[in-house]
Amino acid sequence: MTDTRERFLVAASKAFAERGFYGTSIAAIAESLPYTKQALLHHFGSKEKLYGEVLKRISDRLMHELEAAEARAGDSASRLETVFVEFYRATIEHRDDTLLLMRELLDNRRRAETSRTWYLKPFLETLTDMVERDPRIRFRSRTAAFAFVYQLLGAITYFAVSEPTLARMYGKKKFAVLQAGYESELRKLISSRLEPST
Amino acid sequence: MTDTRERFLVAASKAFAERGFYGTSIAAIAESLPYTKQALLHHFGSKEKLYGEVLKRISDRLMHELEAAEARAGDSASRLETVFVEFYRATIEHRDDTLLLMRELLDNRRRAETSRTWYLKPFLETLTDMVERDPRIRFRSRTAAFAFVYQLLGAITYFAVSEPTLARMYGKKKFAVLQAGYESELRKLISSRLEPST
DNA sequence: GGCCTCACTTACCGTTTGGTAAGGTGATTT
DNA sequence: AAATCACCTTACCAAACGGTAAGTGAGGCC
Repeated sequence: MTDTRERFLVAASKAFAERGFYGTSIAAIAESLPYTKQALLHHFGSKEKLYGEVLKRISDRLMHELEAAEARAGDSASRLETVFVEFYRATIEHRDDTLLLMRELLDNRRRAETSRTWYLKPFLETLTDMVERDPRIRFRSRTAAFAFVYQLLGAITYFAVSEPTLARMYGKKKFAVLQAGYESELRKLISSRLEPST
Repeated sequence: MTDTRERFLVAASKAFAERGFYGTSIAAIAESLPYTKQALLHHFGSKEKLYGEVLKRISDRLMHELEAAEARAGDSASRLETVFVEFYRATIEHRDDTLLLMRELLDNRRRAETSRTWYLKPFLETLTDMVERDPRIRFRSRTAAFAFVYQLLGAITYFAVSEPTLARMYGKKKFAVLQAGYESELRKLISSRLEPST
């Protein structure tokens, strides 16, 4: 059955997200399921390969969801707001994946000989295209539009990743309020940039 | 001499930033200097304590620079833009520290029994105060102002941390252009939110 | 029944890890 | 002159690491 493989991937995702690549031992992953470390090695060959598969799963989901969000947003006036807010929701919903991708961003200066980094590229390009096509503003260059995209991704991802810290810092209740309001604040950030006053 | 201690702290900062806590061995740190691992243990007692001191150094610098930036910004109209842009510059200049703090953000759900997280709190509060005091806009709540602060920190930090990835993805030249323009795009993001059109 | 493949286990291995114990050396104190 | 101290070394260790080797047992296939 590929069921076992699947369970390994889920467990590995969580473990890598929580403790990072080096902080996670394959034995620990296996023992979170009723298997031995060698069962894991049997399915994936090595720790690196397992990690690669975990990463691939995430980037596949990401692209899939972006396409879906783009389709859902249609041609409405607040198309961009919709897409980014949906991305925000997905980011919160799959917080573990977000953590892992952030870690990958930090680690890949070392471990990324390969093209693993590139999973983000089509994602970024698609979003930049959308920003450039928005009728409310004309960015002075594609680079500027790209910068805007990156600012939004940063605002989204950084916040999502800060959850445990902020929740501890301000208490769960206050954090819940903050998180509830963050979505609309995000919408405002986008629309006020796209409809400049001057 | 405390000179050796200092050298250890600098080397440890860099190593932890590049490879993370688990990815870095104290032996590797020591061997990047003409010392043995036990010299390091002599000065710091344990790996955890060394890590703690590294973190403390960074948060001290951060607070110090925020105070300085606040003083320099004075009461000018674009006070906020100035402070955040200065923070952005410091973030880029000390990219290693930024990487390390981001890692800490990811790790601390596990390792943060202590109050290590709190170094950020006065920093965030001070910035939120400044946002609330800006005459150009009246946020509907302190939470909303705080969200805005966090959006900007995210936009800044995430971009800074993405440097190696983006540089590889688009080439050094294109990235240099992007980075050069990012500062003014940041300024626009801030001012357009503070001077809303509707 | 013989055979092969798949999923998984036990046994083992070399290396690296953080940390301890003990000692040496040169400068400072008493 | 003896003792103390800070600073650093060599020697060592148990535990954990990723990975290899060699199986075991069940199911399908001819």
